[in-house]
Amino acid sequence: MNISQNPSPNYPIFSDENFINPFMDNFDFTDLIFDVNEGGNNNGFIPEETSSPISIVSSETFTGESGGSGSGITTSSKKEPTFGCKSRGSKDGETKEMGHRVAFRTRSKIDVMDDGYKWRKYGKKSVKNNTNKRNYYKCSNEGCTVKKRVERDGEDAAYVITTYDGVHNHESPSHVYYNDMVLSYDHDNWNQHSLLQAIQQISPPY
DNA sequence: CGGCTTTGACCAGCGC
DNA sequence: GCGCTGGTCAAAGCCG
Repeated sequence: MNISQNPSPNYPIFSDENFINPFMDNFDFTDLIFDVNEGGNNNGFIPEETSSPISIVSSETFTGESGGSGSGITTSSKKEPTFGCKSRGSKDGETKEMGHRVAFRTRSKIDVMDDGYKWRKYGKKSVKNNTNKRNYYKCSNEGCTVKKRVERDGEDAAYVITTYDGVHNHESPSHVYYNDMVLSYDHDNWNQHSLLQAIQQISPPY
C-alpha cells in the first residue's frame, strides 16, 4: 500500500501503461462528486446515472479555515458518505472562502489513485458503517494544504472513494496528461470532461 | 540519515 | 451534559 508514494515523477496513473489506468477494465469511475463552485448549495447537482462510467452525485463549495469546515456534502449516493467536515479553529464561524472538495468513487483494485501529486499520509482511521480503514493524506508540496481521504466503499470493497479537500497552489505536471487523454479519447467524451473539470478544480492551470 | 508510514491519543463538533 | 464520531497530531519505527 504505497501507491501514494509515486516512485515515478511522471505521474503514471494516466500516462504510464504499467500503472492502473482509469479507463481500463478494472478501473471505472463510477461516481464523481465534484465542487462546481455554485455557492454552497446543490445547484450543480446531477443525479447519479449508473449507466455511465462516471456519475456526478454531489457537489459543494465549502468555507472555513485550512483543512475545511462547515457543511458536509450532501449526496444522492446509495451509501451515506461520511464527508462531514470538522476542523479545529473554525468554531468562531469564520466564513472565509477556503476551497473546493472533489470526490470520486471508482472501481479499482488499488486503494490509492495516483493523481500526479505527491501525498503524505498522516492518519488512518476506521469509520462508522465501513469495515475498511479510511486513510488521510496531505499534499507534500511545501505550502500546499490540499488534503485527500481514501477509503474503500463499505458496501462494495471493489470501489474506492477518494475525496480531495482544497485547491493545489502549485503546478501539477499531470495536467498535460489529462488534456491529452481527453483529446485522444472520444467516446464517452462528456465523462472525460466531467472528470477533467473535477481535477482542474484542484489543479489550477499555471 | 532523511523521509515516510503507522498508530494511539487527543480534540472538536454533533446528536441525543 | 455526555458520549460518539471524525479529523489531526506526533512519537516511534521502518525503509531506501
